Amino acid sequence: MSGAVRVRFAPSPTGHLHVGGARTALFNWLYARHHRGTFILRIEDTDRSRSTDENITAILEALEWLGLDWDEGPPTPGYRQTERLPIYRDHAERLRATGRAYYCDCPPELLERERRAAQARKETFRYSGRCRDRGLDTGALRLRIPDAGTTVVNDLIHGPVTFDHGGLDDWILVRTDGTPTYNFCVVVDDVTMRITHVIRGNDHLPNTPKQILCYEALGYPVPEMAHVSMILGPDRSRLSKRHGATSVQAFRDAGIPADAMVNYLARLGWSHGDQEIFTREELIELFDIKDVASSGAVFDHAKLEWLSHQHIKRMDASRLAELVLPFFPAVGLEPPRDHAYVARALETLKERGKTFRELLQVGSFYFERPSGYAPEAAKMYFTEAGAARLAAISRRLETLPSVTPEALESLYRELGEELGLKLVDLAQLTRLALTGGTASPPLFEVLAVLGREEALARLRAAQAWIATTARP
RNA sequence: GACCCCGUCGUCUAGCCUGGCCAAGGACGCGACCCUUUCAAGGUCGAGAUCGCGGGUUCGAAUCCCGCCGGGGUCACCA
Repeated sequence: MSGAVRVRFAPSPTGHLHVGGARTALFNWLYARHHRGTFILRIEDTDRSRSTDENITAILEALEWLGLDWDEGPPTPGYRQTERLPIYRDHAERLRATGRAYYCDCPPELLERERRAAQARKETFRYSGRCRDRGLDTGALRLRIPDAGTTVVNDLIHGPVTFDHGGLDDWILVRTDGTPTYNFCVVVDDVTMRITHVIRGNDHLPNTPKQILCYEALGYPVPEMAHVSMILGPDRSRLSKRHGATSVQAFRDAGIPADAMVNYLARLGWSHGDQEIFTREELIELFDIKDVASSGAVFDHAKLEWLSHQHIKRMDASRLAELVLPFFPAVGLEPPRDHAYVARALETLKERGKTFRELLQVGSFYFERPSGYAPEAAKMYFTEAGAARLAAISRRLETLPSVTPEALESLYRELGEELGLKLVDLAQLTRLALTGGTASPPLFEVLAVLGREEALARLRAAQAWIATTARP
């Protein structure tokens, strides 16, 4: 198929996967999936000093967690720039042979002086071209750029962007030591991997005319270009660590569902009418790069958490239990063995926690007995009268035929009537005994989930606590 | 500094191409009320944008044109 879409995400492994990078990866992935094309992952590791295998692993893990699976890329060899050096060499040689590139041996000090001079004249630095026609056969290899004219980037998001050649210089393709530069590698890689659409960060837009000229020098067609805007911090500068957590991993560890993260990242800059909540399938179905906004977007934690909550609420309890399981140790709880129990507990917790972590924090009492009681509430409810009421509740609970929320509610309503008490008083009293606090999911559901035995044990423990602590 | 991008409620955005349906719609957040065994969730209502500013074109401009201002990004033998 000649029209098949081929896109790529090309992170440089100099750190963890940043949310901005994740969004770029997502847009590429969505575009590929929407068009039934190919999503390629390529590692730009030519900066050996800052690239590490640990970072590569972390990036791959983050992409896997987000569910952005790639059709081509690691661990298959050939998708790391350091493995592709001969390819760059061949292309460099072709450009040199055709005269589109030439060697330059200008010493760095000289260039530095010229750069400063240009700045003093308030101009963009542009290499003088001194070595253009010296016919050197060593040094740094530079691309010959036409003196006059313009190059226009036909961006899918920004529309046509015109650059004057006067502002472009004969940039370096290959360094004196023989290593290729990033801009050259990108072009050669995109060409040889037959990339049809380059979707990348806005920060690359100024490099694009140089690259287009390189494509042309090589005699290759220029792929479609789409420059996605940057993700901003609250101060509207590019989002960075100084704005707080920015690595995808941090959001995973905070207990944000991957689907919610994907939903949020997609909505940051892209929209489809008034819809806010999207499943992965809907995103694939509806996404189009043309609908991506051209302006920068501030990262909003509150909205991410809201979306996280929305996704959690819609999640099947059993699936939710699976995803929550790894978070037990993180909140200091023993991971339970009974999956069905966790699912039942979670079903009552869904509305009350925005992240997996919060779910467990809010519902920790399901997994451990209260280690104490909220002091203010204990003062109010854990009185001698309270103890008597707990005893009465216990007696009835012991003989309740089936511990269902409905049966429990009748039990409480009847008892309340007999004792001349409002439901809320008995409920709060019990809640305190069962959970140690005054806020929880609906009491009768909590009771039903905990089960008769566990509930009775906690009611007994509360009575004992009152006996030893409360004053007459 | 030069070049490039961007500029609608605090934030994400719809609308802009194909002027009038926009005295600008939705969402997050915020406030109030309702519901209610607590906490949430949910529902209803509300505050919140003279569409960066100034000119122009037009019967009519958020939408078209020009100028300006503000913010950001890029300017390496880094990626």
